[in-house]
Amino acid sequence: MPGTRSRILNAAEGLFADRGFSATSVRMITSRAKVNLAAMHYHFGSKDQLIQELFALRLSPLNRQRLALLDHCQAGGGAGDPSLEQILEAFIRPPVQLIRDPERGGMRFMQLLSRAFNSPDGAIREMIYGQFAEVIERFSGALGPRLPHLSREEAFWRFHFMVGAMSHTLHVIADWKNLENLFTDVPEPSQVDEVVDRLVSFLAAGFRTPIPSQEN
Amino acid sequence: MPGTRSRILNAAEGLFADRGFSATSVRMITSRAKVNLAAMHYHFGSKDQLIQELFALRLSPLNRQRLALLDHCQAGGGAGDPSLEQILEAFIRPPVQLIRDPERGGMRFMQLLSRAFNSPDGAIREMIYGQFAEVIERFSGALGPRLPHLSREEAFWRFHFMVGAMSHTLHVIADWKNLENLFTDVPEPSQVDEVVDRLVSFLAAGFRTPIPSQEN
DNA sequence: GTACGTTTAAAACGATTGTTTTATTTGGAG
DNA sequence: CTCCAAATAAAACAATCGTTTTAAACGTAC
Repeated sequence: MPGTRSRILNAAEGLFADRGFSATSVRMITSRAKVNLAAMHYHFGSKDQLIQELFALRLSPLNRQRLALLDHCQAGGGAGDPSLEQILEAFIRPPVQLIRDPERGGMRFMQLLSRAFNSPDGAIREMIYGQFAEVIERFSGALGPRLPHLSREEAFWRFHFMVGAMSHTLHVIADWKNLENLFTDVPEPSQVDEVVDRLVSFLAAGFRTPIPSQEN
Repeated sequence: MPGTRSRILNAAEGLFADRGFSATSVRMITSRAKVNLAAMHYHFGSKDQLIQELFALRLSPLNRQRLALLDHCQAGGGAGDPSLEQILEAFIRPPVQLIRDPERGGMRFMQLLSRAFNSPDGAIREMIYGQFAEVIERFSGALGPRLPHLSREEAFWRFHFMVGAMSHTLHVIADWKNLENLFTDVPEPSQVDEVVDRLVSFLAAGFRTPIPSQEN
């Protein structure tokens, strides 16, 4: 049986993913973790600090992997390197892999991350964005030279189109079971790696298309 | 001064958008609406029913407009009609217009809708999806003939890529003020109609690109 | 006028919240 | 053994929650 600390983190992750932050009480967490109520405040100080520690624990490996992939495909040094597809893949593949790896939180953490992004609590959102700041900086810097046909504004929006398509896709994969209750005609769960390829080619085509004519 | 009922709905919309559902108490709502606590249960029965009524009131005009636009561009009857771009625009323009129309909730309601989509409360999500079921049915039916080069699976995923890009973009527009605190280099707020054009051409290029080669 | 739907005021309901405290026990290191 | 961090048990804290109730005041239509 794992230590008290990690049992609390594990129970909290599952409950937060299922029910959200404010709807999950400390008593639910300690009860599922089979741990005394006071143990949570002993180890983490408060519910908020527990949430913070949980995300730092999960997000820093994810973003380290993204940056490592970007470093690797930038190391070639050729004039056309890295390709647009390589950059997109360095951004998209790590979270898709994370979804399949229960050791790093798997689908459960991805649901939780999706919740945190849309959390009403400004402090949570700020902390999440803070964890991604460096990645956003590096990747928009890397994308720039691959998009010489785009103005800064156009590149800004297309970057957000990409983030939206990716995060919603991750949400769909992680929430597949709930999806089946809501839609008809849902295909069998694909190999998630296939979805990376689909997403990369869809987005690359979008990035490459010329700027729409402004009719005003 | 508007009636008690609409004052409650209005106050609830703002508070739910700012702080989420579970973090907004009935007492906050009635206090902001300058209305007695009991008045809320008198008119709506419960907090949950208030939420339900709020969404039905806002979403049914939005989706009626989407379907009307789709009807209109399908009425031509030509062989190539409607174009992929026309379908995408019928889907994307109504919510973007809604964002600019305070009478229909404006940015506030769009924030609220974004929250509801990612709500931990399964009942809320189901109710929201229910409001969109007909629209999803009609639009994926209309998109099919425009995408003969795609398998059913590929079309399914690309549809979700579109939904993700659109909903995240709406979220960015509606949450612009918070965004400025979190990112550097945020451009001036564009005309939102420009964003529709940008999004439509980005997505149309994505939809038209051939299926990526499967290397397994 | 009476009647009725609306609204207010105020209090109370039981339940749950995050957090703190106090006392007690466990278990391994020096 | 002693010492100390880790953990438990149990109770209490003040606060807030959604909801209900009872009573009294409105306003308007008949």
